[in-house]
Amino acid sequence: MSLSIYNSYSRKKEVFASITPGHVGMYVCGPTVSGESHLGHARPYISFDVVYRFLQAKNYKVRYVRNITDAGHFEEEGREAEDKVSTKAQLEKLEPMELVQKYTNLFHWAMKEFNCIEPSIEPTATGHIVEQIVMIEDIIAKGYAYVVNGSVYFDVKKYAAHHDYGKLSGRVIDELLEANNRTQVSRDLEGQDEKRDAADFALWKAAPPEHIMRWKSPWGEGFPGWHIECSAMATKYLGTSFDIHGGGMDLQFPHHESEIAQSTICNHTSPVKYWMHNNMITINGRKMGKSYNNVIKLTELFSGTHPLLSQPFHPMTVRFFILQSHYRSPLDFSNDALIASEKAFKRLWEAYENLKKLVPGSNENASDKELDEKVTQWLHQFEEFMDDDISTPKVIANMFELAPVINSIKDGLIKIDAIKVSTLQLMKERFTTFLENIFGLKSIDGATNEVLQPVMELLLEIRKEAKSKKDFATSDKIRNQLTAMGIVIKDEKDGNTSWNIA
RNA sequence: GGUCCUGUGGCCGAGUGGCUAGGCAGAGCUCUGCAAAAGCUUCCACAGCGGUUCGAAUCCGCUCGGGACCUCCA
Repeated sequence: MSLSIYNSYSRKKEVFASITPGHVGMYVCGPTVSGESHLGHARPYISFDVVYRFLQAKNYKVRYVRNITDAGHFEEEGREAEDKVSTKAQLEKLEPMELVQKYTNLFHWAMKEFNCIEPSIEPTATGHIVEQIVMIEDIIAKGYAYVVNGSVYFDVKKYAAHHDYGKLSGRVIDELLEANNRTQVSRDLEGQDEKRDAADFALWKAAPPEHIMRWKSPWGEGFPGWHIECSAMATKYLGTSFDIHGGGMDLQFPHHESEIAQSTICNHTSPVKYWMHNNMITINGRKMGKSYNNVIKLTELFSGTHPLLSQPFHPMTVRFFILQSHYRSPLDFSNDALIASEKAFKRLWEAYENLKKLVPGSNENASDKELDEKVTQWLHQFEEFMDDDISTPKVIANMFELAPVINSIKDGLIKIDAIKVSTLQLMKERFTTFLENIFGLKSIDGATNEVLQPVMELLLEIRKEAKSKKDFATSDKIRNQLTAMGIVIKDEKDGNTSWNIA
């Protein structure tokens, strides 16, 4: 009954024990709001939403911090970063905060669509410039950073002499330092020649005149480096050492490695007890990412307006699709895979709806002991599987084992008293807890329309009358026309007819 | 080039050395006025070659293939 999670830092599954009993501090790297979120972004936020929900289900009080990266080098997609001294009127100029607002709103919208619970705190980088500057000053004071031309760099070589820089990402420090000597350094990153060593990373960057986001600092006008915000905000809200830090695998290096270095110098302690990293979503076997130019934006996914998509996909379908694989495995996207997930999810959800309507029998003794035991075992495994490094696909597999049992009871193929009353109750409770509360899934169809409901009842009543008079022309007309409108009706075994919006 | 991960049936995906993953698709059957749905049954696997073992998809080695990171990146 105890949770084990795979710790990227030790590369082992470890039994989870929170630093403060009963409480968990969790930090997850949030989005950079300089562009629209795509399918790849959905994975960490859904995966860690499930972790968050599961920890809460295990009665932990969780403080979940997920940042918004809204500082840095900004330009609008398809539009060059504009010169601040351009002659354009104020309102025509690119206003960074306007962009940030737009994409933050879009991100929040997507998270809501995915039914992700909002984090406890969602700090922004721009709102914590002061904290970052203070932290950088501290690192300088401790001798692990140096200032060059208004920029500040972290001294990796000095740090690595006494700490294991590279451990998290499995990097060999000597090679990183040697990268210095590589001739094919084609990175024309500004300031590269200012560094003492190529492995050093920026804590603060001096802003060139055309840079539109800039703040005053002890070193001149500039903006924070790429890694300091997470260290500063995590420390502020979760303390110098906290339980879980999550994010995509692609952030392990250099981002998380650098976070460890910064925080370790400032706080004299390693910041994170358990590092959790989700794997990538691939498309045709390749990571979905801006640089590969193969992204499917969430807006395109939900609306079906991408060349690779044959139809729109409901956010719950996408969420289910992601939960069907383990968070540490790569997940290959395709239109067909999503269609399969959609069908699977609909079938599972319908079984769940059927389950909720089952009326318990009166027998406390199971007439089919073997079945009762199997059902009980499948149900108990829900938690066991989740305890084993959040194995959502295994839980889902068990749910699919149970679906035929539920449907058979509903259709009378299995008698209700084949299983104990208590087993049925457990089944209802477990399904609601895991499907709704922990997996965060909800119904996909919008058949709860209050106006439509009585209209449908009327239509189905007319059809029923026609059928009873063997007037199949009328009954089929109703069914076919409704199907054409996207409403599917099914004649149930008990003589009733159910319907839903496809 | 360096570090690491990975290769499961038509597709997607679990797999802790021995016992059914699961889903989608396919085939057959049951139910049904006909459908749909549901239920039952069924076909199709472990990249290749060696090795360890009583026994390997699972451990080791090699070969081939794929990917991630080394640069902003979930």
